[in-house]
Amino acid sequence: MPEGHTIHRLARDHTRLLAGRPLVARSPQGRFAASAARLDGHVVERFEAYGKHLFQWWDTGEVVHVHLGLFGKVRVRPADGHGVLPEAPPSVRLRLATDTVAVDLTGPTDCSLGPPELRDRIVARLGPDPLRRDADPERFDAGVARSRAPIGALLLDQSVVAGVGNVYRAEALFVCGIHPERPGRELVDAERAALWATVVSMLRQGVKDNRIVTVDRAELGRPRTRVPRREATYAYGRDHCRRCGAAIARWQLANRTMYACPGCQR
DNA sequence: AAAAGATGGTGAC
DNA sequence: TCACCCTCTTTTG
Repeated sequence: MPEGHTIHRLARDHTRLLAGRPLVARSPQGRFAASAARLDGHVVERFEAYGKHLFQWWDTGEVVHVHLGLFGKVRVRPADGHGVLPEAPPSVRLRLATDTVAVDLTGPTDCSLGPPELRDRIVARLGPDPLRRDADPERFDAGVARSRAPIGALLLDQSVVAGVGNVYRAEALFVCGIHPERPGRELVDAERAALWATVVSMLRQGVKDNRIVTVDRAELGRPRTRVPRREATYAYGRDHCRRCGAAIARWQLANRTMYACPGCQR
């Protein structure tokens, strides 16, 4: 689930479901229990997404930082017909609840409470987030143009661009026709510009769909039918290129599995 | 039943 | 570069 689009979608959904009213805060799993007790009964004034990081601005003046990592998930559990919320499974690190809905967080890499400076320290390490209005594409441009690291590694580097993960890196490079092993500094201006524009539009689409679909709408069979995961990408997770049918190459790049089409990406 | 893997990241060397 | 953390699902035997 979690690349940047997931986090922005969570911020939006949580604002609607939870913001501005007193919340019940619990940590059945236990690791956030002391903090949850402090926050119980308080109000989240604002949910903020930055790259893959989610921040809750509480009325206590403190901030909760949530990072889903690879395994983290958020589940929304509405109350039943009698207004009773389902019991939280024991693995739930943090439950925030109103009278009508519970939002359960499991498996996050990080869930911690701290001062606003905590948020600033984290954001200071991040490159521009294509989903934020305040994103500066020139920072991305500079980060890529200066580096001899492969572009496939740079797209995963959160200090170069914040919010792109393994699926979007493969798909953005595919759409732009760029081979993942090319050093960043060898890309030409037009290629860097195309990459930025591509991640912006892919991530935006991801927020809308609440899932990753990188294949052009026009190439999807019937737009209303649900696209199976395997058909939602050009190269990622596939055996054969969705566009030309060639065997997809798959190897480790920056500790993750890279997928690329040898024909479509020179 | 066990193992492998997954859309992520850190810290130690 | 590697070990490791977090949880759950899918694949393998």
